Amino acid sequence: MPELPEVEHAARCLRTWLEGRVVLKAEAADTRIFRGADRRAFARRLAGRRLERIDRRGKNLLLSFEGGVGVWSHLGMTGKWVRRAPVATGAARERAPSHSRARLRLDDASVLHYCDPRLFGRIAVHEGTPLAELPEIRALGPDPLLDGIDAGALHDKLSRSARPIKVALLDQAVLAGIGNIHATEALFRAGIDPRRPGNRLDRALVEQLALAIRASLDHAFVINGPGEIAYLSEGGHVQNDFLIYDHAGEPCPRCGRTLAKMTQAGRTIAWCQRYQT
DNA sequence: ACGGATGTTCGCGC
DNA sequence: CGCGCGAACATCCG
Repeated sequence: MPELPEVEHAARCLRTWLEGRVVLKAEAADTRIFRGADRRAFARRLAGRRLERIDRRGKNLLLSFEGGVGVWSHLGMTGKWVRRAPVATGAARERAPSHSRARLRLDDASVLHYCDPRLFGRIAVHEGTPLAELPEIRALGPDPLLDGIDAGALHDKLSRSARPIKVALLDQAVLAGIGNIHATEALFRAGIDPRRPGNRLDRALVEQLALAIRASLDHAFVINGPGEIAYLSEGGHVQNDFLIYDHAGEPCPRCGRTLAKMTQAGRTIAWCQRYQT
């Protein structure tokens, strides 16, 4: 599920659910979502703690609890946080959502489940160090929503490597939060051939690309109105409202030519061989 | 039934 | 050292 807009949506949901709440109990199944001692730390260090704040950097969720305990959550490919509302007294106990890998029982009797069928996500627990200062967070490039996209800075960064622009856009150190969908969409919107070396985009074209990235991300938020993302709805249905992502073989929305498909860095991309140059 | 999927990391070869 | 490639992870969906 998760690129920047979905993770932003998850952050907003978690803020609503966890605002002012205290964790009564934290539980975690033994999966590779947790590495090293993180599973035990998750279960042991969170009980009794009140949420302080939730931040998002790129695709990373940062949950800060009082007492300097932080939970870092990355959704991988199929991770999501799901809330189970309190069950009425006497009512049948609600079934846990499928693939629940970790749970936070809160003081309003709700339960937040971290669900992740493919186990590509990660959860880690940190004490003492503010999450934003972790090396993996510091290594992230600017976040398009939090920091905006500075075309000059992006041009500088892209000029340092000849790798294809599509590959550069997937690098979280270039921009934090762009994934395969929005890289595909933004390159189409900007009319750029995904194979073009990043260091051969001139400043004006990078400006165009920056606007295209922003437009592509904004579109995901606009689908269902402000703050709502259709394909993240509770029912879990995916609304494919993308211009060309997953539309290879269909006509280009701009010129009608059949959209091509290729693989770069192990990821597939749809693109228009006439319109993107 | 088979192929591919929104992400990241690691090992290998050049 | 840098880069590119493929595999790996585990499950679901069309």
